[in-house]
Amino acid sequence: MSIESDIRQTAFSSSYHRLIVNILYSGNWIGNAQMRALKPYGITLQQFNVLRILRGKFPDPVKVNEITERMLDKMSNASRLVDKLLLKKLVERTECPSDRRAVNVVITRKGLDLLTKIDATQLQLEEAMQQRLTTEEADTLSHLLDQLRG
Amino acid sequence: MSIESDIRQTAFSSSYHRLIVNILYSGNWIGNAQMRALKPYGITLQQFNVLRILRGKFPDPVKVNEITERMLDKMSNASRLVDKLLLKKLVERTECPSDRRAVNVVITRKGLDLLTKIDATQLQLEEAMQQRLTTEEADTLSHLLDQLRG
DNA sequence: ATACATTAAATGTAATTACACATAGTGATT
DNA sequence: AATCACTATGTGTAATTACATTTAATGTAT
Repeated sequence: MSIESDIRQTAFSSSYHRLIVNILYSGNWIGNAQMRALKPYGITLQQFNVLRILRGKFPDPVKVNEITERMLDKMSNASRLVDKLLLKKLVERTECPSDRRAVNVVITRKGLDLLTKIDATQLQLEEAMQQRLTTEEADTLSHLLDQLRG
Repeated sequence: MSIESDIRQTAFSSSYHRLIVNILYSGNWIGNAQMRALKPYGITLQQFNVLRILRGKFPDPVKVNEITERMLDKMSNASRLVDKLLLKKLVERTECPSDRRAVNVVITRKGLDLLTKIDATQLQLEEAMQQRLTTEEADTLSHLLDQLRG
């Protein structure tokens, strides 16, 4: 399906205009698919994103600051996201000894186990993508997006 | 900048995984850029989206239902977005004579004028994109995104 | 006509987000 | 050590969003 038929727009003023709309639409499309996949596990996409950042560093801790910088959605409030994950016992928060302003966050065993379960559904999404794009096309797409952001 | 350095991820498990993250990140990136550009005009990205749909049909009315179907973010509540636009006198809402459940929405002259002003900033964004991607690359990118969504 | 499923829009609400601001710790300068 | 700029995190709040539910109108079958 072209972006034109997806949003029933007959024409765009330029290739760049179509691209802006297409990236926004595709971002929402993937985000919604992810949210639906995560819903049964009781976490939001942003929380999932934080957990994956923490897993990438496990067993080292990650400061809230660093989480913010690495979030896909920079506007998310990492401090409050960590609160939510703490309530679910998916992370632990400890004061950083070398800098008492900072807070160290570590994913718990429970958090790691949850991610392991979710990994399977993520693979399903990737397999669905494989039906539509070759690895080369996926790489081209990623590369063009990188180039666009400059 | 590659997506790896943007979010400081050293490696992805597959090209498809990198692509998922890249599309989400790029969607937020464009969305944030748009939001910043719209802020001086006092409307949100979703409201802007509704106004453009209405302009595309002007002077014909568009039903709330059709707005919902054409929104980039399907989760937005078109009914409440129209409320907000109504308060700013950017749209008019009238009962549909042929189906009294439905509501016809039309963009006002004030709404059209606002969009005209915003068009200039949109062109700036497109010009910035031209520095980074050729028209052919933009078209390839759009086409690959269409292909991915299937 | 009545009943019933379906559709369009609006609304209630809890959660989330955007953004400004507050708090507290650090490091450098005097 | 007192001051000041800066940094890291947390909080207040208004607006927005997600999602379920409600209200009202339509079409259809009996």
